[in-house]
Amino acid sequence: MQLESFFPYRLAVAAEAFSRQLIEVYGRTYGLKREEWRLIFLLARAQRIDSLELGRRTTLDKVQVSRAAARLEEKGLITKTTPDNDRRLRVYGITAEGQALFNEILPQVEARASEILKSMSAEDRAALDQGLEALKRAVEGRRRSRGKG
Amino acid sequence: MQLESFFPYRLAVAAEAFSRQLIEVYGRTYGLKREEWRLIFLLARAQRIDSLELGRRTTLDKVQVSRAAARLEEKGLITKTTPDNDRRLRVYGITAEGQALFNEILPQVEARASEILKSMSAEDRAALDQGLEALKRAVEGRRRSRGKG
DNA sequence: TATTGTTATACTCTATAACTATA
DNA sequence: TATAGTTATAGAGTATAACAATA
Repeated sequence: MQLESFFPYRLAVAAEAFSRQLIEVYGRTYGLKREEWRLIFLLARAQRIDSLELGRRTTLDKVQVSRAAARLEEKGLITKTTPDNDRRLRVYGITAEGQALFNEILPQVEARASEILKSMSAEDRAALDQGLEALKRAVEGRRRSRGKG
Repeated sequence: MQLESFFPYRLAVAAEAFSRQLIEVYGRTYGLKREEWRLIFLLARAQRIDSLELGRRTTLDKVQVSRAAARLEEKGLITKTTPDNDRRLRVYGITAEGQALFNEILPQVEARASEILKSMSAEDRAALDQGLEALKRAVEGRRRSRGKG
């Protein structure tokens, strides 16, 4: 077996290369880290999300959520409040500024992603989508033993 | 658009989760880092590879190759010599110990990978393979502007 | 006592530059 | 002057534990 043909290796290399293309857009151009981008991404649609839901809807643990949110709040892109019904939690919202930034960035990120995906045939894109969805389920199945903190 | 349905996000999450499964095998059990594993993987087949070829056949830059090789040599898993025809280069070889370790690890890594892939239908696996190959070409195409050091 | 968020710490990884040896 | 490997340094990312607040 060749390393280059070893499936997990190919997957990791392609995913990392793809990721870099996008980080270059929202990171180099707008100074956002990957975790911050993910939070903004979720908040831009939902408007308000509590801390538990944020953890569930990303692969971020509570430490990462806490830190990314702190940075975003500092930048004035999101708001953070403590709900009265359970004061251990936090409820995050997006500011007008945050929403505006997201509206500006998203098309650029999508454009960069499209640039790559469009250079594939429609058939290959469909295959990738189908395969990836199946892989997601397969990996999730194998993951049940581990916790996430 | 939902973050969870955003293709690059799904790709990154699945690839990372898959990677972790394998690192757990060669890392937690045998104390190898990802770069070390890649070098061993290549050397186990080729027996001898020079430093330039190692860089070309992985995504590792010269710093990563140099450090991973230094650690592997320290562990007695590979050898390092300086060829007389160009003394700027290095030629790496694998020791009997390194080969034995690889022979022991590879089936376990493959087993773990299979465990995940086998839980997918043959059709989904084929789709994933096809899609990933196409994505690799697409990402490589977009990458020509950047250098790798 | 358990859960949640925050802070602290150490460890790994990555990127970059400086340095040495060789061509 | 250019190329290659090594070493050094800083920055980003990740993992873990300790801590404080709340349930």
